[in-house]
Amino acid sequence: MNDALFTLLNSISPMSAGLTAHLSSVLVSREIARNEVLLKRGQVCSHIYFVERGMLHCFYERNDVKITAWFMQENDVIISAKSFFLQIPGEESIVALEDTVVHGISFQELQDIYVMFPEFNVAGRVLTSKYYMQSEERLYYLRRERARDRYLFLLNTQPEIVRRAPLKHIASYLGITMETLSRIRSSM
Amino acid sequence: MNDALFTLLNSISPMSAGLTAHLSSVLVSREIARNEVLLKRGQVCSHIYFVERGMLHCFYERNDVKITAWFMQENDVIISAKSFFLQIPGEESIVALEDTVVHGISFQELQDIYVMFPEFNVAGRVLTSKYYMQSEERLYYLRRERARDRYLFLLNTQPEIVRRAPLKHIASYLGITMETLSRIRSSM
DNA sequence: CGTGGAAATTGATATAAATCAAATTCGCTT
DNA sequence: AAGCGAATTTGATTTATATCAATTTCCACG
Repeated sequence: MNDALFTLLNSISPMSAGLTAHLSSVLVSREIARNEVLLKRGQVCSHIYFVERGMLHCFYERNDVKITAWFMQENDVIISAKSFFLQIPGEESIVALEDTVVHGISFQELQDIYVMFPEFNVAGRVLTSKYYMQSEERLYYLRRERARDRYLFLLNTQPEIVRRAPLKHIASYLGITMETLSRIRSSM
Repeated sequence: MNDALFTLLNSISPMSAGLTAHLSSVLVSREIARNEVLLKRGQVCSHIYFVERGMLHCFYERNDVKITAWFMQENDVIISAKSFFLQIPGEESIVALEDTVVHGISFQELQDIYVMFPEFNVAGRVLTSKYYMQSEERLYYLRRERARDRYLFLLNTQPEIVRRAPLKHIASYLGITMETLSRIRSSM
């Protein structure tokens, strides 16, 4: 039932039977209904989750406007980065955009695994670098491109997001207003 | 002479004598004069460097305009992320903005260290997460703030950059034109 | 030192996108 | 299936910032 997660982890660095068994024993599955909150602003992001099915977004607020920081879907590993790594309260909230199933472990359990199974640091390092690269890529086009080109880039690189997420969240993710995105769409 | 680097690494995860000795033996120091190129667009970022002294910036081009992706200075570990992690040619160049001294090792040497000294994966993981958080933070204010507020944020969080880097590079880093940044400055 | 080219400033104008304001469509819930 | 609130679209206007165009200032180098 956690096949996808174990497939992912084994593809990064094959896991010993002991590590596999231990990880299985501490993983907790959780169903999150559409619009349900997984992490609320002001809380510490205490868990790291693997998305089995569904989609979520992470956002923060300016004035009363929600700005989406990312969308994550099947096969993604999700955290509110700063809050999780530093175990401090964060500005970000995480909410499911569809009915979602995740498997998670706590920060402390993860640290324990890093100590008990040092080879697991490889997976931690590789997955962190994956999301780091994604983050840099987003910066790249936010600084560089016009609204229309940012949308086209998203359409090319992550068509799933465009298909599944509401327009207003896509707009804030691209750093533009929903009116502008609506006009971009109708002009295509 | 590599004190700062070893201090940093030991603060993340104390290093064994064997690891310390091995790392010392493979580290290569390099002086880079102001305006000298450390990595050129189209090349594979083959090395990871620790900055002992000086400052560099990483940039890419659109049309003929250079866009700064980051500034790095003393105590930073630098790579062109995607090019280094995937060992593929990248769009980014890295150039010294001051006379600079770095200590570096190759991608392959780093992989060897991860295998020979698994505990070094901890340092890799922690440093990657550090720069990942920085990248997310940059995204945060690029999406959310106006030109003036982005500049103020930079001034608050990384005053060294503002003091040491040329205005035109700071402007592109903030995703604005140098004329706009110049006007923001004169209005303060 | 003095000078030539790069960097920064300043001004005038253009424009992409934001904002404000309805109107319309969509999609739940009963 | 109807109705209601949320999401999206459309329109009019404003605004922040880009762009184009000269100066002026700053340094690096002879």
